[in-house]
Amino acid sequence: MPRPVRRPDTVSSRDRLLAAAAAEFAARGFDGAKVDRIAKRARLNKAMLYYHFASKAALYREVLRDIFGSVATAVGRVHESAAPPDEQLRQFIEAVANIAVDRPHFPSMWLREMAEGGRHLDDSVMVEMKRVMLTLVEILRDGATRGAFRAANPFLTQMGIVGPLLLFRVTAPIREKFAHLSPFPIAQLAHDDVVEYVRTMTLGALRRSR
Amino acid sequence: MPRPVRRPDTVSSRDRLLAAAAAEFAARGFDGAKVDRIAKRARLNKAMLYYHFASKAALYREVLRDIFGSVATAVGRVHESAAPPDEQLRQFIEAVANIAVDRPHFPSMWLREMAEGGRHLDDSVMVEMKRVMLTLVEILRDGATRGAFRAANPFLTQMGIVGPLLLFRVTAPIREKFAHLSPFPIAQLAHDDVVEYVRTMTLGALRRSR
DNA sequence: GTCTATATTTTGATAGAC
DNA sequence: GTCTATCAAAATATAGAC
Repeated sequence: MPRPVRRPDTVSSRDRLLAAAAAEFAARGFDGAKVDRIAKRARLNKAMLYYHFASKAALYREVLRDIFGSVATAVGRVHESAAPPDEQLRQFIEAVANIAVDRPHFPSMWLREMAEGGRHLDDSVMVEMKRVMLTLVEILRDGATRGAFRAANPFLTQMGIVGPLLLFRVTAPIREKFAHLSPFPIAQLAHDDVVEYVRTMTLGALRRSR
Repeated sequence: MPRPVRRPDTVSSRDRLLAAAAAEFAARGFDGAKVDRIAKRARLNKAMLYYHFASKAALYREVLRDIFGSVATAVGRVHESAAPPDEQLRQFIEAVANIAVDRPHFPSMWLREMAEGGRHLDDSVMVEMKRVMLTLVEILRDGATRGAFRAANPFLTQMGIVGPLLLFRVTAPIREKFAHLSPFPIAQLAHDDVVEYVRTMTLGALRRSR
């Protein structure tokens, strides 16, 4: 039973708050985000925010769980296919890259949360992160079993994938600053270039014979 | 003329503030950091902080410039050697990895600053970032000229190197949480493993024949 | 569900003595 | 250079009417 499609101005106030919060938290971080600004972005006021959510922290966790849930679901689908391991790994990388486009607040929020040492990660969010890691663990295990990959630490592989992908999304304004810097010899970067590069790096690092 | 070595309690109050600020900003970010807490960590009070620095923002920029300056100097030394390009790239990666150990607040601050879109990056900090990028640009250019590397976007290469390295340092507490998670099949990660992995990935991605 | 006050706390910054 | 005391401005959260 599909959820009814709504016009933007009929989106529930709760959903508007969630969307506004994601934008604000991504742009400013937890402490930098202000509840007044979130409410304003949602065309509401503080009181409504506290009507729907217990606190700023609770709202933040809700946003995190939502975003990580999407990631977990997207990469989870990859492992359901019967494709060979190296193809599944390609799709895993693409899934992460695509989510970063579909949910533009995800890269910043994830990077910030890492820098915070996971201070706001409660159990419900950890469950989603665990789903992502387990998918990768299984892809790597299948690959190693079938002789396609050498044994590799999944965290290392994960950091090698998400590190560059997230940094790419998030550094756009900084790369702009460089572009304006007198003659700085660096071409533009496109989404596909980055995905291709991460693929090459990751599969290269997992190659058996070297 | 070397700077005299001082006992910890004779370090100037200004230096104590800088050190305390780095720790606080790394742990909490710009907005999460509190000037009272910085002063306390430095065994001083707010008034002294404002005696030495014009504002919280000015102090933050000072810390950033200091840290990025160290990075720029460290990687700059790499390109002064007459080593072949692939060896220089190895050393570039090691230099970044070592700085992340020597200056433990650097990974978190850099990642946060990226997530902020470089909102606090003034010219003096950009100069240091530019020095780092230019070093990499030259190593890659030499490598391409001599036929050791294929042509590559330096930003992409940079993100492929610093992404995993910074994430590794910063995710230690989160990886701990996973370790405690019932039976999660992931071995410990050591500094050298990560450096080795990043080396393999990066050199693999730049290999000419494939 | 939605809003306008308002209470309360925190926090960046300063005055002014020593 | 160092401190205590204090100001003034946010900012989180709530009361209570509609």
